[in-house]
Amino acid sequence: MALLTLLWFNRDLRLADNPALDAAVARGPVLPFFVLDDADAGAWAPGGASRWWLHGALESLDAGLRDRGARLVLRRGPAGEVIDALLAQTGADAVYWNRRYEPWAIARTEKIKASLRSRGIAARSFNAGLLAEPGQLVTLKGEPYRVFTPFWRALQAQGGFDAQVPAPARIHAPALQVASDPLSQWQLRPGRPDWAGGLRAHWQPGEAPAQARLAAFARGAVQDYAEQRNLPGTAGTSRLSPHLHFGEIGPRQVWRAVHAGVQQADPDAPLGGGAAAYLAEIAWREFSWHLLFHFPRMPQEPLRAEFAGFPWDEDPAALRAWQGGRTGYPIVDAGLRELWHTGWMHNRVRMIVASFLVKDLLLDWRAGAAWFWDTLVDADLASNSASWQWVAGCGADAAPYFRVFNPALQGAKFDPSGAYVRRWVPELARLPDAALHAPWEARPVDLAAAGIVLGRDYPAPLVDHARARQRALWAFEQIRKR
DNA sequence: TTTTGAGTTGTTCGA
DNA sequence: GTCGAACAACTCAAA
Repeated sequence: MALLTLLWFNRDLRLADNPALDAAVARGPVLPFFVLDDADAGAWAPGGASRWWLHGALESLDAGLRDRGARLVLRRGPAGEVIDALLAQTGADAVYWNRRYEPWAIARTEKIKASLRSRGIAARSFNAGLLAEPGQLVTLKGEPYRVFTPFWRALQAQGGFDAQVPAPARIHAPALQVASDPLSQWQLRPGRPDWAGGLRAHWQPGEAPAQARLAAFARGAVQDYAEQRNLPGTAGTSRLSPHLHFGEIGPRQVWRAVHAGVQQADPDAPLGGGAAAYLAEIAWREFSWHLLFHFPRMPQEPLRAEFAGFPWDEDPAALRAWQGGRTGYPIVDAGLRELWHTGWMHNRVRMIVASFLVKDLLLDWRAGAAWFWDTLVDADLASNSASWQWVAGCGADAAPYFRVFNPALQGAKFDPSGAYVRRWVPELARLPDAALHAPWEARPVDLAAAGIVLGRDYPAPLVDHARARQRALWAFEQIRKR
């Protein structure tokens, strides 16, 4: 019997730097497949924006496979059942895949692996998605790191992230007709109403666009990343997050490109401030996965137990105002509207809107995380959960409780020209810079000249920040006293 | 075992 | 207007 390897595109939707694909191709004929596995993922099935991206990622992956003589088989259902059906239909004797690390995914693949091996099927998994896999980096006492900086030092000390396999030039496909769902049947993209216009205008899913974006960033903006990354009105960040989330590009490729890009002049020169700051962000992604692995309840429960009984407010109207970008705080509203329109939000603004939800509105961080989960094209279980907990003060290495972002101050500091707010909150566009980030303090003459009546054309502030800050400090102090 | 140094991203107040 | 201190201890990691 001819050897045939089923290649499960479990997450890393790319052809280059894909060790499972490389090993499968080296072995002989390969049948690549993808499983839409909502039942396996349960509450953490991808949200609306992620599904939109997934459609494009799969289209692009299939096109790349066809260029190399194969095609992507699409199946829906629990992954274990899909794999069993494919084995029965093809007589394959091996299943290869790259690992993923959501708690539900780990539990699932443990079962699948055991089941395959008990039947004499070769089951092999590989690391494609992380520089260092969870469990690889531990403290001298053998415990998981809970503080970022020591984790980052250990990660750098490990090194060796340059080794990558290239995309296979050709894939030997089996001479079999294997049924595949039509992608359109999965309805990953919205019908009516079509809310994805902004996503289409801002993003191009796929491996080639991801590579292009990385190459441009590593040659250019990364140099000034340390300063420019904080300005949401400029293009100072990499915007690689959705590509990384879907594995259209991997962190090892990012690592190598950033090192190569900044070392052209002098290969021995240390990394510049921009490159170092950027790779630290890549390391935060690693740290988040590391935390999720060791603390699998992280998406549902605060890491710091004393927060379990925190008296979060219940205020559906306030939550809706926040979601819709109608809080009356321009930088907050701009961020949430950018998110709704493009499926993405600038990182600096993510912190501002998160601080506003958790500290100004005293709403549960899980409500914010759920909204991000549904609306972000880069929604990532580890980063999303870890970052929301960090802002809320209940996570590992968390923000001190007294750190409460002042939206007007943050706006003036990081969007001084108002370019970001004017773009996403156009009803305020004609206000002078000095009044833009705090319209409730604007002179009546400026409001009149801009044609704005607060409460009619733009909301009055949902809460008074100074008072809300006092309330948050008091509430968080109660936790601390316990 | 004990000690020591350090810890992503901020704001406000008063001199 | 600028600048440093206060905010509050606590936990983590490593020597």
